[in-house]
Parts: sequence; structure tokens; C-alpha cells
Amino acid sequence: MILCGMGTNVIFNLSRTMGSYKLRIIINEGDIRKVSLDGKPETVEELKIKIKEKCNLQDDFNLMYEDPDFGYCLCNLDDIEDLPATKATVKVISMVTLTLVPASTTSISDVSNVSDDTEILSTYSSSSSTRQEQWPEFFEIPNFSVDVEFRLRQANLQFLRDQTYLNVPRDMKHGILEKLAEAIYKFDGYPNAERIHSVALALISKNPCLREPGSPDGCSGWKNSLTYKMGNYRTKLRKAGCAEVAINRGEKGTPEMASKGLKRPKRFEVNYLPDLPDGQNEDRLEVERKLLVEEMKKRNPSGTFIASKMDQTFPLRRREIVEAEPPVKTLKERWPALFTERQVFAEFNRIATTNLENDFFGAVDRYTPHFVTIFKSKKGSVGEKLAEIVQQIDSRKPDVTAKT
DNA sequence: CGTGACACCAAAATACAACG
DNA sequence: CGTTGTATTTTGGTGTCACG
Repeated sequence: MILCGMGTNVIFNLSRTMGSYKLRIIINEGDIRKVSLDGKPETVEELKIKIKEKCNLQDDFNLMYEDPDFGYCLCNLDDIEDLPATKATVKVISMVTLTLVPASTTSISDVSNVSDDTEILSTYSSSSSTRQEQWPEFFEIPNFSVDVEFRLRQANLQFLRDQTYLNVPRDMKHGILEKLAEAIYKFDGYPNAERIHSVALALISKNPCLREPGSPDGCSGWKNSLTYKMGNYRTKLRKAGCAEVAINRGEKGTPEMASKGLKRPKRFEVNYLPDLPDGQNEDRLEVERKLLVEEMKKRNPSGTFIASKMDQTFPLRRREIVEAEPPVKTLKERWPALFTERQVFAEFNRIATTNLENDFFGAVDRYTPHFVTIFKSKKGSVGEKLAEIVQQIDSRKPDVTAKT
């Protein structure tokens, strides 16, 4: 990375007690430990050593922490100041085994029954319907119904013996697709081909008997079925009154789509219009919004306070923006915090579950070499100008890496 | 009867051409 | 040459049907 990691303006609590530092350490899905250190470590390295000791870990690992800026999604821990002052949750990422993922499905409910102490994190991650997790690198196939699981197990064993693929009966296919659609929907209501592909691959790698020997990747049929399924699944949700997908419904039965001039979500807008979380209504959230406006009037508004309230009020805000389409001026009055740099990034993450800054610079880093070769190959007057620019970049390279 | 599959249509995304 | 308008492709929604 050339350009990332701009100044992290972390405000940390000066009055923090110099006593114990509580850690919740996620080692893997079924192993989450609570550890107390004497004081917050000064560096990430020191923290790693402490964790290694306390948890008896042998192999090297990296750490991730739950970033309040991004709905407590996991981010790499590079700067110790990113951790809260008195207690934190970190995840151990082993550098040895990356592919072996246990087959259990974990959800928010698993997290809540892990420890009995007060959990700062779960307060508004459990009740909200807003998606928080990014699309996983390795999609975890959920557990199907006992019946389906049983038959799959049998078929997998059979497959191991004599390589016979399973001819999936109708009801079984339904069971599989339904659970998969549900699992996919948790991340993305409108998954693209690539995401469908990754799910299908995960499915046939976990259940070799489901592989389709005829197709080039062994899962073309599953990909097809999954795309159909996601469509049908959305219609189902629409009928059940889910606002997020209902917004794309054409008023009346007629194909009169431009019902209210509403735009359908863009492909990456994963949380375009989340439903209000259980136990929240517009009035309650409106109160929170007023708190936000007040906070912004202070000379030094608290970043963490704003981050958490902005998270909480996200569904209300989206509803407002999508349905009423207020002018920017009104928006500035009602949501002043939305216009701070930090919240611009945070809001982007809430909508697209993507880290705008990192992804952008990551992409820049990834594509720059290719661009440079294209530039170099360009002829004519434009080519000369580009060559000049490339020259400048080349000669300045060490600078760029050093700065920011 | 419910559901996977598919046809059909409008909107969104993208490729392309015409223009000043 | 960049901009802008247009044509083409892709995506997602609705309706329908066959099948177990």
C-alpha cells in the first residue's frame, strides 16, 4: 500500500484507569476467551506477545479489531491507539492455516452467549437489521435441516466410495436453496454473479456429491438455481412486507415501474433501505437524531458518540433520503454530522459495507503498474505528455512511500 | 399447493457514435 | 480531443406454468 493510513485522529480517554485492561479474544468460532492485562499495551507487538502468552498460542498471527467507524466490522489492527481505552475485542488471525474453516454457522446470537460480562459491542449490533458484515472471503455454507444434512452425509460417504454424484431430489434441493438464499441475503440482497459463484463453489467443495461433473466449474447448475432462487426469494420477502426489496416493486400489477419516481438501488448499495430494527420506531430514532444535532453544536463533539448514534439512526436517515429526497440544505440541518469526513466514510461503509478509503487506495495500488505500462505504450503527443508524468512519478517514488 | 424455471418487460449499466 | 446523445447489453421485477 502506497497511500493508505492517513492520520488517525483517535481521541482516547486520558482519564483512563491505569489498572486492568480487559480483552475479549476471538481465537476461532468456538473459542472466545476473556483475558485481563495489567494496563493497555503500548504497541501492537506488545499486545501480540501478551496474547500469545495468555492463550498459549504457538504460531504467528495477526490481529483484527472491531472498528466503531465501520459498524464494528473487523479491521486489521495496525495502530494500538485504534483500540478503546479500557477494554476491547480482538480477533486472532492465524497466519498458518487459512483455508480450514470449521463448518459451524455463527451468528450474532452466538456472540451474545459467550461471556457474561457487559458487552459494549452487542448493544446495537444485535437488534438492527442493517447489514454489518462484509461479503466473506470464504463463504460458509449454513447448516441445513437435519433431514437434508443426514442425506447429504450419506451421499458424501457414497461419493467417497465410488464417485457417484447425488441426483438431488426436489424437496432436498428446496431445503438447500432456501437455507443458502437466507444466508446470502444476510450479506447481500442482490448478489452478483461472482458472489453466487463463490457460494456455489463453497457448496460443492463442502459436499462433493453435489458437484456437477458435466459443467466446467462443477457448479454451473447451482449458480443458475441460486440466481433464480434469489429472485424468487426476494418476491417472497416482498410479499412479507420487507421494505428493502419492496421499494423496487412496481405499483399495481401493471409494469408501471416508475411508481413514485423512486430509484432502484445501485448494485453495490447493500443497505439501500434497511428496515427499522425491532423495538425502534421513527419517533424514538428522531429523539436520537436531535441528540446528534445538539452534539454537533459543541465545540468538540465526541467522535465515538456521533459514530454510535449515526449507526443507530441509519435506517431512519435512509428512509428519509430515499423516500422524501430532501434537498442538501435540509439534510445539512437535520444531519450535520453526516458531513464530517469521518462520517462520510462511515456512511459509505454502512450503505455499501465497503471501506471507501482502503478499497480505493488498494485499487490504485493494484492497477497503477498496469496503467503505467499502458501509458508507456501510448504514442503521439498524448504519449509524450504521459511519458513525462510517468517519469515524474518514477523519480518521486521513494517520497510517496515515505509520506502519509 | 408451493416452488423452481423461464418468458417478458422496464430500468440500469455500459459500449458506441456523432458532434462541436 | 472531450462531451453528449444513442444503441446495446445486463439486471431485476412480475407473471406463468409444469411438476412432484
